[in-house]
Amino acid sequence: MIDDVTGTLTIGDFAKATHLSVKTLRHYHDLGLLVPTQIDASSKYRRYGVDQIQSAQVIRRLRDLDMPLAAIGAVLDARDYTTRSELIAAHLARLERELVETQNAVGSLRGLLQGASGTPTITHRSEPAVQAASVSTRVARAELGAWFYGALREVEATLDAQHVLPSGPAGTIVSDAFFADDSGEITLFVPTGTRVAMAGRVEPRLIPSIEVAVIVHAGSHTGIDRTYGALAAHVANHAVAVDGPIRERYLVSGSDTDDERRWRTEIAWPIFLTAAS
Amino acid sequence: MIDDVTGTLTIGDFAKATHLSVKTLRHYHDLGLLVPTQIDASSKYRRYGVDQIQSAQVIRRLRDLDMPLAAIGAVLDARDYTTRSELIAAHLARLERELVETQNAVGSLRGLLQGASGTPTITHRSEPAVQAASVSTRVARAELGAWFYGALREVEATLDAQHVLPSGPAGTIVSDAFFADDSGEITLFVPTGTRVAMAGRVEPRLIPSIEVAVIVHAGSHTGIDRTYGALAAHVANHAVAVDGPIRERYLVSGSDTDDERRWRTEIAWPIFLTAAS
DNA sequence: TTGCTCCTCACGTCACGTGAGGTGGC
DNA sequence: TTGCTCCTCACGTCACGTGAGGTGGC
Repeated sequence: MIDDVTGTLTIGDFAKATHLSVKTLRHYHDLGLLVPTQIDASSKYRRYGVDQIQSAQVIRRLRDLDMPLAAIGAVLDARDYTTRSELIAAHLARLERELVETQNAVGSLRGLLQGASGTPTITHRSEPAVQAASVSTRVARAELGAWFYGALREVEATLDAQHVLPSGPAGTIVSDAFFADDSGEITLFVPTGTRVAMAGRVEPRLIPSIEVAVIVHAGSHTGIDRTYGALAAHVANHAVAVDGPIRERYLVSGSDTDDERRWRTEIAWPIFLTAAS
Repeated sequence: MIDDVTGTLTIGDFAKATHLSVKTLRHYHDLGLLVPTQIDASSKYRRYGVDQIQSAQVIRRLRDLDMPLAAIGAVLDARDYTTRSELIAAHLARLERELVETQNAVGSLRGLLQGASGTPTITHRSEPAVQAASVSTRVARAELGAWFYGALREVEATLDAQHVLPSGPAGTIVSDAFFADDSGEITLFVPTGTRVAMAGRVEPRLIPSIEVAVIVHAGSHTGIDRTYGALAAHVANHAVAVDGPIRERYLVSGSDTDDERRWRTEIAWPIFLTAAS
């Protein structure tokens, strides 16, 4: 019942007013996200103020946009208008990125169902050792994109400052743990003729020689697992696999063009080179 | 390691080939979604066939599209091509509906943050009893839209068959339980001058008289909670609330126009009419 | 032989939903 | 007084992730 004197609502009426279920309201109370203005000492009955309807509506909107409750708490706690707007804008930007990925996934699914788009060429070769400027960290798959461009820019700035020119496209060395656990060490490197000096996260590193089976993936990284699959199948059937981390090399990437369809990524899987190959 | 004789991969290599984590692959095995072709009797080591890479990729794509694992299982188990395509198309249609709702939520959030769009007019009045054709069921909030149009079409078809004309716009009577639990009894009714005969789910029903505070909500139902909030606040401050279910009446709805901005929904909250009102 | 890879429990996470069993308010 | 509304646990759901503690394979 609505109490006409205090202007407060029972949890049931507040549920009607906000379209949040009673269970959900109790949950938000437990978390301290939306605390009723009044709680009866003996009966523990909750009473919500009319002025709390607005907060409840903001929570509902943000939940409709899949914002986590912790983030919503931050939005509500933010004193100033600017901080609030920034938090919400950041979330909307994230939603837009997810939308692009969803659209890519739909396209890629369509491709998968319509059958293979011709087996891409796989070659075997020996990679020589090379000096490089590198950044190496443990990275989770979810943060891979942000990490990659951050690290790449840092390496490029370091080379610039030391007046060193890259001697080839950037690449990464991806630990097995990254694939096994969706989180593991990744080394980003940019080949250089000479040995660079350390600066920030950037260190000089000799990328060791290795024998590999290589394939080139065309387009956005959303569909790159298909190319990995083709390479793995080839190695299982036509080569002697050996232990060692996968390498990628970014022949054409976001540094070169915003048109993802033009991207070219080389994937190298360690093998034991034989005469047959 | 990849076994060149049998063409099978260890779980670690299969993870590399498919970009699914080892934990995820074990989870899919537990559920029977993706069972390794071979399991060592003593060591329990899993071995995946090269031909399983494709299935894994389909699973990954569908998970990227947030399809539940049970639904993915149904897609994989479907023998014929047509059934598969239908299941996937149905999921894509659901994604599109969610996208529309997300866009609506963004717009509605923007409105909330920019402040109230003027308090809509709230009036008090007495509703007379009326004969109606009705459908009444327990409905969950998630299936409300589908249920509403299904029930409305059934009532309209019944009136058509009995040569009865509606005497006013359709409405619903929404139990308190629906708001409290996001699931409860809802009665859809179309007022008729005369008493109709029963047919299918449709039954005749006398909608009782009631005294209410009413407000009209303009636009899509995504933002209707804001209008509910305004009405609840008004009742708390300016009226004597009484127990009884909320009613909605669809003055302009999806039956009239596809342009959601033109929709008009009347919401009636039970009160005790006084001289002051 | 060493160090990695693999194994199986058991429990945690997130945002609630689902009862069970009991009490308060009109 | 009756029947609804409200209360608090405790556990379930979904799709995994996170250790712990132990074994197998090159």
